[in-house]
Amino acid sequence: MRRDIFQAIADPTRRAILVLIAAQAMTPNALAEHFDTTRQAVSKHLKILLECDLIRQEQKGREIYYQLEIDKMKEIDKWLEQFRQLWETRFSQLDDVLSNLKNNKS
Amino acid sequence: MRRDIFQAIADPTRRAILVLIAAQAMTPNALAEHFDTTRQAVSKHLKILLECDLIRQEQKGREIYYQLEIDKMKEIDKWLEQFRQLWETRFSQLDDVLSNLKNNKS
DNA sequence: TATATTTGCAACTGAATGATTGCATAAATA
DNA sequence: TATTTATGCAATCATTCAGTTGCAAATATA
Repeated sequence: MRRDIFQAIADPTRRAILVLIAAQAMTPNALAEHFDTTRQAVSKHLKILLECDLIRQEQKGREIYYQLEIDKMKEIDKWLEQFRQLWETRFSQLDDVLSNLKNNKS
Repeated sequence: MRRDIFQAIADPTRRAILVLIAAQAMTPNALAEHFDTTRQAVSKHLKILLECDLIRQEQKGREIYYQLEIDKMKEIDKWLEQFRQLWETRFSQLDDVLSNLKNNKS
């Protein structure tokens, strides 16, 4: 069972979930209302997102709020980094770009 | 048959192919040498990458060189944009970000 | 011209994926 | 306490996916 962030964001419903909870932590039921599938289907998506640490849960009574694990999203950005250099250095500001990358590296 | 960039980069072999040809245009045979699978498997990955415009081909005699379509890679970056705001605005611009996300709900 | 090389396409296979239905558990509420 | 609500887990199913093998077409080379 492959379970990494790239496989996680391959599904459009999971991408939509990430966008929704980026704005506000939500329960599975609340999320399910935004989609045309069953609550269980949404729960399975949440489980996948949990397993690759893209979200975390917080129990509040019998409700469970899911919220974005923003640091994990950065890993996608990190992978894109190598390509971003390609399209940014088209405009002959190579030195500036490189030094920016170095300074923002944390 | 879903065929979008997110599904395309979900496969680790395809991600490796993208990294390889980002450095230099390559033929299917040359690419296959870098992996532990058959040439046909690599060709199928190339076909998928082609279909979502992440790469393009250039015929040279009987050889076909595949190269990165860097503009298409930007679309991933574009999707990340909404989240990048979250991790870049460290100081008290949270309200702006949240309202932006809500308004861009599509 | 005959042969080797490079490639794409088709058929097949086992595994993974997304979704559904049914059920169990725990917490809130009447 | 009895019922409703929120959730997770298991079993099942149809579809998709990644990989393989075999073959055909086109180009290069002997």
